[in-house]
Amino acid sequence: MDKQQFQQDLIGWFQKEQRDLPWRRTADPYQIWISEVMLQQTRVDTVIPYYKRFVEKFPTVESLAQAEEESLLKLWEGLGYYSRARNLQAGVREVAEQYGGIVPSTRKEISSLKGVGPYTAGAVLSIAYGVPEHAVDGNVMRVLSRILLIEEDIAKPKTRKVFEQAVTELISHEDPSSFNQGLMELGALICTPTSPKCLLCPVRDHCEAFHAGKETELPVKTKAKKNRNADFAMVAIWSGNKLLMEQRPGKGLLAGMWQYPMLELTAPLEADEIGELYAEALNGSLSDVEKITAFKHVFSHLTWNVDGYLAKAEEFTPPENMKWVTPEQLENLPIAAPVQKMKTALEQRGDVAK
DNA sequence: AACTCGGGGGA
DNA sequence: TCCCCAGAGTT
Repeated sequence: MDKQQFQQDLIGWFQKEQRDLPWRRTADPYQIWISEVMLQQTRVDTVIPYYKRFVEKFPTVESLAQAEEESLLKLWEGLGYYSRARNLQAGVREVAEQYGGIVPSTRKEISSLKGVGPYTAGAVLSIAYGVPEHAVDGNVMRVLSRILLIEEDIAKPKTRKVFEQAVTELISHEDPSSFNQGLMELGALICTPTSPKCLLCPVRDHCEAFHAGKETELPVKTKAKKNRNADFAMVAIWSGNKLLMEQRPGKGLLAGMWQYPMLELTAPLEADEIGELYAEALNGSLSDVEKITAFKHVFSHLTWNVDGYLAKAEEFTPPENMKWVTPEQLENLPIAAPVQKMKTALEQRGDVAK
């Protein structure tokens, strides 16, 4: 491996072929940090609109530090992994209070911020500050497993260290940003998981896997185990022009997000039985219970099978984690994708109010 | 080291 | 279907 030549080929290609992405138009470490958090386990095309809205509404450390959690989650709605948003704000508040609003530029300091792990630390340091630090994500492991013919299982946690060491040895000290981004851009555009475009690859000559004809056998990755199932009833309960909404607990799946009141079902039930079940849980009675939809929502580790119902009630004092809202107020509550599916079913049915 | 945590796009 | 995505926190 001619390290010098590899760096030059990679960086030269990146500077010529890189995509025009919103976060590549800023040098602000705060905004680059935002992009890196959003990009965790999330595709570029998905992130773009979220990133634009986010930096428009919260352009500075101060603005995000002062934001209400509900408006923060509303901006994050649909992007998933909602703890990222809360951790980001916690980290930003630390920067505001402990670092005078300046994102720190050493690995030790930036890694101490909430939500900033080994990858994000290296990404912000190299891209925003030009520090030659490794930033190893899934792309980098795939690309380097091929280039260096590394056959260790990339699903194992400790394997990441092997790649961090490799990057530390290979990284350009003249342009760490282009080097790290070049590896990731190569993974996204050329050195893809299936059918890599080796004939278009700018570093093909340096690639041991291509040389050995093993590019499709790498990386080695053991399979993830499959997920569980759970059944739920979700009921839109109207009282006059108000809907009953429930906030999920502050920890765990979809923490803090809002939903139509849900109950986990241990056995399949009829519509009239749903009414009794909720009456017990809510300490208020339902009428006109009607099933309006059924759908499945797949999370990475779990699948929800949801039956959606419509019902009426006399307004009653709800439990602590619930409140009555008008349709207008509902628009300001952060809801996750499965709840959005129910909301869409309601709207398409035409039962907007009453 | 294993598990949790979202959602969507592409093969 | 299954994979995988610019991963991090918790246990």
